[in-house]
Amino acid sequence: MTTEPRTIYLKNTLTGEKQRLEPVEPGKVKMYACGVTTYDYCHVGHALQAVFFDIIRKYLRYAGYEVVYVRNHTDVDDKIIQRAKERGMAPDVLAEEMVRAADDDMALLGVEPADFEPRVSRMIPQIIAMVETLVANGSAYATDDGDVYYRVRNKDDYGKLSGRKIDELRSGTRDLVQGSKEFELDFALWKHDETPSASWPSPWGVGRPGWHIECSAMAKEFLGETFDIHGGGRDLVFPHHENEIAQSESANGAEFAKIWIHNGLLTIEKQKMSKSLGNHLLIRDAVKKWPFEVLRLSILSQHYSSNVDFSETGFQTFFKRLNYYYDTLSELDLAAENAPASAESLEGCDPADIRDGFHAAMSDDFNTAAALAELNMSMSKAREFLGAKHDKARKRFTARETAVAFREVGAVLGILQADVAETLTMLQEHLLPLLGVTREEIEAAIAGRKAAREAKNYARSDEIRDDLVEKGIELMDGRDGTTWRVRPQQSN
RNA sequence: GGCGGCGUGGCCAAGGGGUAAGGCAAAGGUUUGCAAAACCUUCAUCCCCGGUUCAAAUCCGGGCGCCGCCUCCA
Repeated sequence: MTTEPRTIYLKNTLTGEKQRLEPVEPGKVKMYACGVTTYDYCHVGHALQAVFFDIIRKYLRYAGYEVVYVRNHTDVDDKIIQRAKERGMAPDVLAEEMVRAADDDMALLGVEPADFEPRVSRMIPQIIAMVETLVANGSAYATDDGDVYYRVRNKDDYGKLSGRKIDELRSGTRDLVQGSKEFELDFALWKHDETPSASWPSPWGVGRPGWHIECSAMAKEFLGETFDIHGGGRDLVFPHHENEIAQSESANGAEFAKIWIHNGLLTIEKQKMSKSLGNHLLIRDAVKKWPFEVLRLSILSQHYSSNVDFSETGFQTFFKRLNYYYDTLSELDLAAENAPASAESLEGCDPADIRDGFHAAMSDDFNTAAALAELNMSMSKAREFLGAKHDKARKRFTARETAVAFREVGAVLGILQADVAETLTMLQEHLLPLLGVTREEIEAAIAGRKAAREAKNYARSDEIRDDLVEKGIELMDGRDGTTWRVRPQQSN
């Protein structure tokens, strides 16, 4: 049984317009996203980009497409060589360490590995072949220094992605060192360099690839000359993506990526993240403080094309939301116990609405913010359903189907997949160390309060509760005793 | 200087010609020893000024403010 993939619209940086996704090969989407340069641990900005493309890939699959996703590791680069020198190690050793760290960090965020994760160091023959093609057809030239440059002026539509013109680029730039280049804007395809473990023999002597050529070679290797979607951070539009297009199209004589998508950048408390501001946040540090699903929700809460802001109040909000989501799942699971394998009919709540709302939002340029709004409304309806009276068997069946739909949609967003009870406990305890309170202390206080309540000494029991609230712990008296949780909102 | 984006309730954030999704906070209610949680209810005319239109937050022009890129960057 094959069903038609869902129609998807997305905004193309190349044209500035929203257009329908029509894969070169019907039903199969080939996409490429620029990965990280492995000279240091990944920061949350990398997380934003990785999570976003992870979701696109998962959504495309959910929408019925076969997806081939390539995400590279740039493991040969100036910065790697520089950093390795500082640390007194070989570049390839540093790169290897950081590639692994990057994989670990992405896994912490629930980012699934791409189908192909090529590295520059393992693509040298393909890169050299592409540079040779460019030299042979006059799109590039070698210099006496052993460098090879791309001839920007030979491409009439150079600048089409970023909306720039060669003349404007010239006048707008200062201190352009021409060196042995024919023209100041020509960029390097191959650089003469003899650093051990970061250089290779080539027709132009020993050296290494320039910055942009790797992606062109990798895309061609795994996706072909023309493919469907290419993306990355907005900051890569120029010069990186612009140059990729130029060199690929010159080498292949074919259109490169059909649709370009770019995510906004990440700010922290509305400030650009930078080491000098001291707000540089690594993924591995971020997940210590906030569960990865909170991080994902923060990213999802804004449309990908906007800049995403990470803020303490934002995290608190999503922390609370996450608790609400899992709490709802917990209630649904409880209501679904002993559900019949199949039921005559649903009642009070239709899981199809959850999927429909989700698709409506996501198929329109991956509008995760709208998808989250749909999820919120669906959750709200589910809770209403749980509180209402229904035929028992049908209610159990409906609860189960509803939970299935939530988990299904959550899987696409990379949330709501964990064990419910464990997650609820984890959320409770996650912030404890920051509050300086232990579980034992809380439980002891609850026991003391219980005794006071039984003695109807409410003044004392309230005092105990207020004391805990002061520390950031909320108590909830339920039918089966008192439970507690960390109060997400610290102030206001 | 060039190119691009943005300005929506106290805060965050969708929408983008037909009369404002969602979340946080807040207020009232149900519940509770009192609370909390949950549930119900309430809460905006979209930076300013012009214009186009039967109709504009949405289109056009002009302001003001913010941001990104043009140099390594996800």
